[in-house]
Amino acid sequence: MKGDHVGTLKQLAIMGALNSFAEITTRMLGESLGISQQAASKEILKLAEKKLVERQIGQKGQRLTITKAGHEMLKREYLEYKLLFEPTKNMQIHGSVFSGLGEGRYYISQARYKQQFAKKLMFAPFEGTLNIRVTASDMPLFETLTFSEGIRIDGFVSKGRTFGDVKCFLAMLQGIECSVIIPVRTHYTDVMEVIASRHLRSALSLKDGDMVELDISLE
Amino acid sequence: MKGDHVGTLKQLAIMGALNSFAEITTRMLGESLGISQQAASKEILKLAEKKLVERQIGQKGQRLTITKAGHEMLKREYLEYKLLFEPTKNMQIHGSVFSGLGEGRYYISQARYKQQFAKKLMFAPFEGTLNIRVTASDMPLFETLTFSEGIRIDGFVSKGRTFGDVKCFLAMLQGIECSVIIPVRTHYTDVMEVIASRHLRSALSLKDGDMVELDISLE
DNA sequence: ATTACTATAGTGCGAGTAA
DNA sequence: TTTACTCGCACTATAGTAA
Repeated sequence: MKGDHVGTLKQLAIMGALNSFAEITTRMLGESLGISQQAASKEILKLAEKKLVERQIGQKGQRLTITKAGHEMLKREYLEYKLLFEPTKNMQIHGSVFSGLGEGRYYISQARYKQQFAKKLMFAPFEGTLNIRVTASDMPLFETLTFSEGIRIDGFVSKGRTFGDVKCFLAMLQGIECSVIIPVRTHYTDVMEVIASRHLRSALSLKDGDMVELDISLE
Repeated sequence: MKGDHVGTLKQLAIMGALNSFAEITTRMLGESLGISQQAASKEILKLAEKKLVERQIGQKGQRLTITKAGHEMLKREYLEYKLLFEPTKNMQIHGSVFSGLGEGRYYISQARYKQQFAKKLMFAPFEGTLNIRVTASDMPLFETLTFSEGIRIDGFVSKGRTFGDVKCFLAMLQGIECSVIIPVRTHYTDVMEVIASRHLRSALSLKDGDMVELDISLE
């Protein structure tokens, strides 16, 4: 409400500024939004200031494109609507196994996390995570997890280091009960981290590059 | 831009007012939107005045639900986003054949329409339309046609009667080239009208109640 | 044509507060 | 606790206009 702007940004996207530069005059934009040319001009200036759009100004007009930040804002908006109108209880996400750097193991081996996993997930996880790189076509689905509640695991501070809140989604991987872990304050990623009571990689004889399907429950 | 309100409406939907009454205080709403309790109160009053939400006021709080008009506004918003982020070239829509009242035939037999059909669709339509009632599960897909460009057929006035702009989408029905016709200023409907160079009903031996799949191109 | 400045009119927000 | 009023201030839109 405070600063709307998302409506303007959406209109610019509709006018073709989502994936490339589009020639959009302040008059056109104003008409589309039902505001004056002057107000549209200011809207664009504000969006540019917030680095949501990038401008190329010519003699007779300007070319606009939506930045990565702007794209993410619109995507976020879209996913919120999607969750409203197309709620799902389960989703299947595909991806390929790969080897991480072991940060996952470090995180989940923290006592404060482990206690909560055991209590809230009904299984004590093996100390290690299975990294899955989500298939591009399943990214929209994966991203909706960002807006779903999940099972909340509280963060904490230990030895001066902050461990943030994370959320879990119960899932099944080739018949084994497991859980997807997602930081609450997440950045864009195509990496899905999975924990289970067993070492998934050896239990399922998985090796790097293997494709897997995860059946995720949103409760 | 003029009156935002869609952002507030979306928030109310997220808070559970989409499909039933939800207990939402002005304070809660204000916090969610990052505005004051007072401003939230005014937002709700405005939405109620515009008949986008319905209120039930109690002693200590209120119950809110989003009206049909509000629901449609949000749906519209959602479909616009969907078109941005999940563009499609083709869609399959299912439905059942039924007999209309012959209004379709009356409309498309107008000379001014016929001329344009012949020129822009590359086939001169048979004077009659095949009515298809879209399956409920395909309605979301069908509704996105509302926001797609299509092939524009200009409206006109004839004998004091107004024939509005319509748009066409090329399609295939059981191997026969045809076209879906949609009025540009459309109201909510689950009826799809199809024209072709032949009488589809007899060419395909269709009778009322038959299920058909239409493959529609959005260019 | 454009974009965008200035000045003015209008709208909206929030603090205080009543019911 | 609620909702929602008034009022003052700030922000925002538009008209006019410059570049």
